[in-house]
Amino acid sequence: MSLRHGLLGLLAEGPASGYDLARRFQEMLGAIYPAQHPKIYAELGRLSSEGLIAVESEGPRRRKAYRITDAGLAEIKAWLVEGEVDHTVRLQPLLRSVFFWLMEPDDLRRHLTEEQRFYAERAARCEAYAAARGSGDSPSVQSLRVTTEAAVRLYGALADWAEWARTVPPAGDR
Amino acid sequence: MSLRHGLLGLLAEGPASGYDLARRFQEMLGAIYPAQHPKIYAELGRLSSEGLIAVESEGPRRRKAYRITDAGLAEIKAWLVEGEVDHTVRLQPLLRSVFFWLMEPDDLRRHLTEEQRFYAERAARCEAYAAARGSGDSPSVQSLRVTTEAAVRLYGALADWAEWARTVPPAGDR
DNA sequence: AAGCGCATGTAAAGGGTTACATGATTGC
DNA sequence: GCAATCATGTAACCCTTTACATGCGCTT
Repeated sequence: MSLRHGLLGLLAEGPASGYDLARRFQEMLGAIYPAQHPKIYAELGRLSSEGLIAVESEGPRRRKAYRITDAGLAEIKAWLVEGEVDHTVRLQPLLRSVFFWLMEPDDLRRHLTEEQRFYAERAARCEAYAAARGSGDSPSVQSLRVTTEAAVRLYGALADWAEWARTVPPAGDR
Repeated sequence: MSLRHGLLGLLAEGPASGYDLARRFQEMLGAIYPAQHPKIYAELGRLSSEGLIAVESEGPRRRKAYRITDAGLAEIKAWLVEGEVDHTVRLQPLLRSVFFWLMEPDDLRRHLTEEQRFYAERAARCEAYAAARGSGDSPSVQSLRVTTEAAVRLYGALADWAEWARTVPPAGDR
C-alpha cells in the first residue's frame, strides 16, 4: 500500500485534483510506479475520510482539488522514516530470459534487439524529462532529479544487458 | 499472467513438483519474479486440466511431479515469440525517492546507506548463485546465466545510484 | 452543434499475498 | 516419540487493471 503515500507525497508539493495526480502518475511516474485513475480516486476518497487530505476547492467540471493536512504531512514523513521498504521486483522480461534456450536463435536476436531499443528509448525519455525541468532548484525538483537518475541508470543497465546478451552467447548454442 | 508460462518454462527443463517449483521461484527467481506456493499450486491445477502439463509420478508424502506435454511445450515456445512483453516496472524504493525532500538529511543518509547495502548484497548473491553453477554448459544453464547477469547489472545499478544519491546532493539542501 | 479534453466515478475481473489447515516422512 | 521438513491445498483479503458510464466546458 504505497500508492496511498505516493499521493500524500505529491500533494505535499501543493494542491491537486485526482485528474492532475493521475496524469502525473502516468507521464512522470509511469516508468517506475504506474497507477490508474480508478485506484487514485478511490484512495483519495479514503485519505480524505481519514482526514489526511481535504478538499481545497471545487472547480469547473466538478473538479475537486485536494490539499494535504497537517496529519497527512505527519503521516508521509513518518512513513518515509519508519515504514518498511518494499524491495519487491517483478520483471517479466527477466523471467522470459530464463527461457531463452527455448527460442530459435533468430527469434531471440530479434527479441533482444527490440528490448534494447525499448529500454534505450525509455532511458532517453527519462533523461529528457529531467532536462526539461533543468534549472528548477526547489527541493522537490531536486528529489525528482535523483529519481530520474535512478530510472536512467536502471533502464540504461537493461539496455546494455540486452545488447550484451544479443552478442555474447556465441550465435546458436543449443 | 506470466506465472503460467514461468511454470511451463521450468517444467520444460524436466519434471518437477509444485513444491520444487515453489522453491526454485523463491531461491532463484525471487529476486526478479517472486511467486508464492498457493498461486503455483492453483496454476498447476489449471495447466494440468488444460493438458499443457501432466502428472508424471506420485511420490511419497502425496508428492505429485508434473511433466510438460507437447501442447505445453508448443504453448511456451509460441508465447516466447508471439506473446506481448510486459515492461511494467513498479519499484517502491524509487517512488520513495520522489519524496526525499520531505526527509531530514540524517534520516535520508541513513536510508540511502541501508539501500545501498541491500542492493549490493542482492547483486552479490545473484553473482554467487551464477558462480555456483559455473561450469554447467546445458542451454538452460546458459540462459540462467544470462538472466543472472541482468539481475547483477540491475541491482548493481541501484546500489551505485544509492551511493551516488547519498553523496551528491550537497549535504543538507532544503 | 460537434467534438475534444477535462473530470470523476462504478463494477467486474484478474492477479497476488497471507493466514490457516492438514498430513506424511525422515532423522534424531 | 519428537521435531523438522516435505508436500499440498483452501479461504480471505488486498491490490490493480480494464471496461463501462456520465457529464461539463471550451474551441471551432
